[in-house]
Amino acid sequence: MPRPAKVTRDQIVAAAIRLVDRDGAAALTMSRIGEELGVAAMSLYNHIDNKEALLDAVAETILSDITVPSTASGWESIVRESFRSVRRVAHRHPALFPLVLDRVPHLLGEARLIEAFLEVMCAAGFDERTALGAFRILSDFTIGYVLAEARGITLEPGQGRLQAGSLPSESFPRIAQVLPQLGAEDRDADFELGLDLILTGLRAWLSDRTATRPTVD
Amino acid sequence: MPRPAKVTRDQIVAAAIRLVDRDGAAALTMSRIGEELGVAAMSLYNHIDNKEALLDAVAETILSDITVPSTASGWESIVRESFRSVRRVAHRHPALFPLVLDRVPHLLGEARLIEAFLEVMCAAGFDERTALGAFRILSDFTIGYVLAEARGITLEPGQGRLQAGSLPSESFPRIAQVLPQLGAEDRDADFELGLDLILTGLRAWLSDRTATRPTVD
DNA sequence: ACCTGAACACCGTTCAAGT
DNA sequence: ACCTGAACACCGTTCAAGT
Repeated sequence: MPRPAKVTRDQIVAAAIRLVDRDGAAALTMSRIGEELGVAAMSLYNHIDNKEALLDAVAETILSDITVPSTASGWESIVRESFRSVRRVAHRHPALFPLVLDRVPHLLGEARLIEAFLEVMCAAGFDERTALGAFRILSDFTIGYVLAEARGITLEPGQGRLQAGSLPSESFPRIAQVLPQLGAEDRDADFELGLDLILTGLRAWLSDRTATRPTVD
Repeated sequence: MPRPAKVTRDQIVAAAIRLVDRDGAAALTMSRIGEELGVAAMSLYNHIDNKEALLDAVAETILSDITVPSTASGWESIVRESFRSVRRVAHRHPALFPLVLDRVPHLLGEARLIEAFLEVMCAAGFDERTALGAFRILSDFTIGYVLAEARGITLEPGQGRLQAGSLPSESFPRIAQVLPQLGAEDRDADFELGLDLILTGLRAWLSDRTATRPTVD
């Protein structure tokens, strides 16, 4: 005789995200999720295979929050906005994002993002191989940057993660000189600067190639 | 009455590294380390505070393998070689590197690397603030890249991490087109291209500034 | 069809007892 | 000064028994 389900798969995924956002990555436990939903831990296995599969589902959900703007305003701003979107999503789920990244390589959502990126870049005149290289560089830069932010940066306004006493300014004169200058805006500025450097390089690559081999066919 | 120690702190750190290199990150367990050294798990607590402290020690050891070349050949090749060294170390310990990264922000070794980088860049004519921005961009790019390699890249020569069947080429035409072109060398090439793009941008920044404000004092 | 108590093999860590 | 058996509070997961 069938029985009405007390929880659904979607509720489990949502509870997992809520839990990590609220209590940190260490709180992501089958029992804690159950507690969150008024159900015993073992009940979750009626709806998901195991914890790994749950993390995949969580990761797909987070990935789907990344937005690629509609193809209006040229490849550079589409690309720039896309990676800003990655960073925005990471900021929304700082504790969760590192867990998501572990799952990304085998997710379908990632393939969708790559396909969309290649589409934009090829339309702009890049060949597939170069476009993929550009994707790796831009996304790995973004991921590294965002991960550093999520983890807590070494040198930050104030004093950063290194304990105040542990950095004798006579052994670290340059660091002692930058530290007081740092403001919170600098994290945004450095990310944008990184995107700029890479995009400028790609722009140069493109104008070189369209100069030597002017738009055939 | 004193008793000769069966293990030392250094042996514990070495065993931990060996273990992860051989059996993967999941094998890093107090009991497995004890087993490796012929000692019960609890004995380790006579030499280290807890597992977190052990991971810090492991991370410091790995960090110290990163080499910054002697100041011979100009800032660009010093910088390039330094980040190549990071990647080399990561390749030597693929399973361990993600764990190390979690610890990096509060390690003294990281501060030493930053200080050395700032030194090189300031000698080349950068101000401290810009030099720190450059460090963030270069190191976060490198870390993101190397992490993607350690985790397994989505699109790789062969088929990559996505299961063969799961990528219908009619929904992913661009990906279907690049995949067969990819060779193993492309991972090196894309990393070097990323360094090139960033370094080219920094070079441009430097020549702009020395042009407008020619080497005073 | 879904829930759960009991059980299993594993964690990290503490502490008292040993040498 | 160092090692360890027993114990504790936690993991993820399975399975048989319940509705």
